[in-house]
Amino acid sequence: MKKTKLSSTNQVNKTYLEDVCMGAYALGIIGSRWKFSIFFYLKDRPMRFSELKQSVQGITERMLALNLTEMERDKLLTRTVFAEVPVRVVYELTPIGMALTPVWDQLGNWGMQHKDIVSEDESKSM
Amino acid sequence: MKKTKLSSTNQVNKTYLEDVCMGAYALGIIGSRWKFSIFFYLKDRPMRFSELKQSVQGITERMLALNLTEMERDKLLTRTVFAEVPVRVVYELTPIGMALTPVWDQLGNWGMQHKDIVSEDESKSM
DNA sequence: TAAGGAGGTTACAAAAATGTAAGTAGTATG
DNA sequence: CATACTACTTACATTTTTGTAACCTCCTTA
Repeated sequence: MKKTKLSSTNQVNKTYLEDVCMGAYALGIIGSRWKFSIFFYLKDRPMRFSELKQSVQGITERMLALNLTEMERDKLLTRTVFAEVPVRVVYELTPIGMALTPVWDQLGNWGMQHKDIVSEDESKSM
Repeated sequence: MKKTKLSSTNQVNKTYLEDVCMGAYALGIIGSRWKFSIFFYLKDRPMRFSELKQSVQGITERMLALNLTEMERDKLLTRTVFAEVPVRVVYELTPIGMALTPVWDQLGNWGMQHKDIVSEDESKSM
């Protein structure tokens, strides 16, 4: 799927870190640009490709397809094809994908705290 | 600090997502390669540059300095210079930096669950 | 004067992630 | 046969991240 150069120092470092450190491993799976947004919509209900395309503001078909493929490979979601005409493809979170909910929540809470602190500091220094 | 092209679609998308979505915002701050490792060592005690360099397997001076600068800018840690000879520079997590501990923990736990599921599936299919 | 340690910085190169635009496959309907 | 629809895929360009290696500064001690 990917054309990664396995021998690059970059890749060796990445693999090593993800091997010794579960946090790095998790980030390797969920850390890319659009995955949070895709997850955000799918957690409420299964959705088809075109629905996601419309929901996830600014995403291109290429990035959506790419991320969905990776998420399927990583077992965050399942892909079901309904042989209708035109074809209907539905994406749905798996249990381990759903299990991300509290993780995302906590990450978001920390983000909010952080944003508050940073903006307080900024207003003080004015 | 960064030479980002603010007008690039890439940057516009990133900014937009981090604006509407606290999870993406948090990932923008903690999501890069070495930050987890740096955090991992600093959470136990303040450390100096050379100690971190030795502890964080495989990191180069450049990447260490770069990440520490970003983490200081983002208020995850403080940098204290002791005017000794040779100079001693100590990095220490801030409260909001420390507040990442449960976030990393949960992320790591999810990672472990995920790894288990994936390796189960692999052994089944053999 | 030279060498050495701590803590970097700089210019450059390689690799990876993201974006753009056009094309594809299968099936139906006019 | 042409068009339309969904769900992609492909070739290519741009942007960003990460790595390599050499250099720098401030002191101090030999």
